[in-house]
Amino acid sequence: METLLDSSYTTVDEKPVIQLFYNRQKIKNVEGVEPYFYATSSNPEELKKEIEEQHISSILKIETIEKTIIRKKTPLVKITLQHPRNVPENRDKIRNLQNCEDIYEADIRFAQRYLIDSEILPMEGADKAGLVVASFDIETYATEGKIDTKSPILMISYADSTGMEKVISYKKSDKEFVETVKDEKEMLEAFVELVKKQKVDIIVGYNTDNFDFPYIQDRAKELKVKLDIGADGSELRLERRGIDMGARVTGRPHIDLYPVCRRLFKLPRYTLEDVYESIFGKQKLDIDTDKISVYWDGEKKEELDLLFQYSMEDAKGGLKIANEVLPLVYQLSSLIGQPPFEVSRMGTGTSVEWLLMKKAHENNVLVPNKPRDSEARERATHSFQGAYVLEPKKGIHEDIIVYDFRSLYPSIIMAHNIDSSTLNCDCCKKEDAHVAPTGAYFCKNKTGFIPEILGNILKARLETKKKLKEERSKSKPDEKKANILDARQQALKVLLNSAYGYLAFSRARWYSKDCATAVTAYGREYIKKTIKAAEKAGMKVIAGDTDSVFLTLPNGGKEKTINLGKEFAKKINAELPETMELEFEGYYVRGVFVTKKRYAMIGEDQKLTIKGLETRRRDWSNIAKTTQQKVLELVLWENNPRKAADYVREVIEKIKEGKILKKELAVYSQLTKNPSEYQSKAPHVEAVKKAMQEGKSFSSGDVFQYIITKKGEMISDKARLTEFVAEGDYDPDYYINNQVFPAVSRILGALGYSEDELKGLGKQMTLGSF
DNA sequence: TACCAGAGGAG
DNA sequence: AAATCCTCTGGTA
Repeated sequence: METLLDSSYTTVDEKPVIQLFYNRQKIKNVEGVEPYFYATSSNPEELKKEIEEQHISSILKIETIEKTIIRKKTPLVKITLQHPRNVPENRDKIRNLQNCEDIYEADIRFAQRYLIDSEILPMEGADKAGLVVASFDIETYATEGKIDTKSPILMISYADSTGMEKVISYKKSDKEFVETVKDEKEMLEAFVELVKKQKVDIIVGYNTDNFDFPYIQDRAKELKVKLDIGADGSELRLERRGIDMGARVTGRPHIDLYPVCRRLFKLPRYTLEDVYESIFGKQKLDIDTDKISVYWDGEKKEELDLLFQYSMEDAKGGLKIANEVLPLVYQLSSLIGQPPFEVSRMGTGTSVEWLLMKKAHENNVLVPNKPRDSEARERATHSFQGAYVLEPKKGIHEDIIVYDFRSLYPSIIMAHNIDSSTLNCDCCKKEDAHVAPTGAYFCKNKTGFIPEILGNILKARLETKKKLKEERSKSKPDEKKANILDARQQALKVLLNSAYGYLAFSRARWYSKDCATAVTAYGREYIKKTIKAAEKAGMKVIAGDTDSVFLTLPNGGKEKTINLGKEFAKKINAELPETMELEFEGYYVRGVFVTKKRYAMIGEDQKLTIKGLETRRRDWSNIAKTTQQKVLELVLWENNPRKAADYVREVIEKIKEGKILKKELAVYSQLTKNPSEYQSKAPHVEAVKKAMQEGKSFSSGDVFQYIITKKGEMISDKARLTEFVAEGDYDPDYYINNQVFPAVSRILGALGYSEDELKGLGKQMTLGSF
C-alpha cells in the first residue's frame, strides 16, 4: 500500500516539477503543473485586455472564469504563469493596473496548492503502508551548565518501528544497545547512514525542531558532515516558523512530537516525561540534565551506563508517544489535505483554514484573502461577548444531575445556517430567516459554506463512531482497525470544535464578527431558556456554564431526581432544532460549589470531579492541593467535615515541624514575558531574577518551580527557585496561611463554617464546633 | 480598602 | 498566530 508523505517542487528546464514523496522513499514527478492566481475587476474583460497589453513573457495564459464569491457566481480573471517564482512580481504588477480590484489566491504555496487541486490526500491508507517510524534523541555536553553548540554531542539514541534500538556514541559500554564509533564526526555519519539503511519513512523526536536538529546541524557544519537524510538526498533544512523553527527533511517527514502533544493534550507542563506519564500512567527514567556532563566526564562505569540507558529510554519513549499520537496526525492530514510535516505544526485556526481552502476548491468558491496586519490588529482590539455563566448556588448539594449541550457551537452553526454567505441574504425576508438574538439573520433557502462542511464532518463522525462501536462489540475486535477509527473520529471532532474559534480568529480568511457574535448569542439564549424551563419544572439550578447545566430536585432523592431529569431532557430536546441535543451527562451523589467555574462533585463510584479549585492548578503547592483533595473526599464521600478539620490540623502540625519536603512545597509558574519587561514585583519573577544573578538564563515562555523560603521580608523576597533551596528551608507561616488554609477554607467555608471557626483551624486551636 | 498586573483555569 | 469568562494572589498607594 502506498501513501503520500510529502510534496515539494523542483525546477527542470526553467519549469516547475511537482515531487510527490511516498513511503519507502518512492518519488513521483509531475510535470506540466502551472501556478496561477486570480484578479477581480468590475470589468474582467477590460482587465484581461489590460494585462495582455503588458506583454509579460512569464504569463502563459489569461482567461476570464467564474467563481462563487458570497454565493454569487462572479466573473474574474485567472492568470497562469510559467513558474512559482513569477508569482510575486506579477501579482504586484497586476494589482496596480487600473481595472484590477484585488488579487486572490496568490499566497498559497505551490506544492500545497497542488495537493488541493489534485485532490490527492496525504497519509490516506497510512495505516496499511507499513511505515517505518524512527525516533531519536541527542545528549550534549554543557560547559559550566551552558548549552552551546560549541560543545559536542555525546550520544545519539535511535529507536524505530522495526525494533531497531541503539545508542551511537564514542565511549564504550557493555550495554548491548551501545554502538561505539571513533568520534563525534563518525557518530553523526553513522546516524545519517542508519536513517538511510533503515529506510525510515517518518522521523520523530521531542522538541527536535528547536533543539536536537538545530544542534545537529551546527555540529555537522563544524565537523563537515553532510546531513543528506532527505528521501531525494537533500540536506536537512531549518525553516523559521513564526518564533519557532521547523526542521524539514524532504520526503521523510520529520514530526516534532512537542507541538503535537501541546495541541492534543491539556497538561500543566509538556516535558517528554510529563507527556509520557500522562499517557502511560507510569514514569519514564529521568536524570537531572546537569548530571549529563558530570557522568560523561566521570570515571564511573555505572554512571556512564545510566546516561546511555537514559538516552535509550528517551528515544524509546518518543517512539511510544508517536504510536499514540501519529494516527491522529495522519487522519488530520488526510482530512485537511496537507502533509504531516505541516499539519503537525499547525494551530487549530490554520487547520480549519486549510480544510476550508480545500472545500473552497471543491465548490468553486474563491478563497478570501488573509487580512493585512493592520486589519488583523483592528479586529483583535475589539473583543465581543461570549458565553453565559450562571452564578452558582454556593455550598453543598446532594443528588445532582448534569446536562451538556452536545457540541453546542457547531450545532448552532448548523441549526441556524450561520455563515458569511447566508448573513442578511437578499433571498429571504428577515422574518422568514433564522434571526439571531443579535438581530443578524441567516438564509433558510440554501445551506452556507461552513454549515455544509460542518454537516458533512458531523455525518462522517457519526458514521465513524458507529463503525467503531461495531468493531469493538465483535467477539474478536481488530484492535488496529478500532484505533484507526477512533483516531478518525477524534480528528473530525477536533475540526468540528474549532469552527467557532476560527470565525472569531482575527487572522482568519473567513473571519466574521457577525457570525461569531450570532453563535455566542444563540448559545446564551439556549442555556438561559434551559435554566428557565428547569426552574419552571420545579428543579433547582445550582450552576451553569456555557453549555452545561447542574440541577437538583429539592427533597427529590436520587430516583425521583433522575427520573424527572430524564423526562426534562426529553422535553427540551423535542423543542430543539434537529442538530442540537441536550445530553444527560451524569448523576452525582454530592457536590460543593464555591464560585463560578470552581466546584467539586463525587459520583456513585466515589470518583471526584474537581474543576477550577486549587487542586487543579499548577501554581499551588502539592501540600495545599493534596490537603484540599483529602478534605473534599472526607466532606463529599464521608460527609464528615469534622474528620476533615482533624486532617488539616495534622498537616499544619507537620508544616510547623519543618518536615515537609521540597517537592510538596514547590509552586509552578511560567514567564509570559522576558524578566526585564515586568512592571510589577511578583514572587515568581523575583525568584527568576535571583536565579539569573547566579548565572541561569530565562526568557518568556519558561516554566519553573519556586519555594517560599525563610529569608526575606516580603513573599517576593522569600521566593527562590526550587533548585537553589535546601530541604527544610521554607516559611511555615506562608505555607499554613497562604497555601493550605485558603485551599481548605474555600471548601469548609462553602459548607457554612464561619470565618472565626476557620481562623481557629489556621491557628490550630481545638475546634469544638467541627 | 481599592485597584492593578499577572497567572491559569473552564467550557 | 482559535475565542471569552472568571477567580485569585501579591504588591502598591
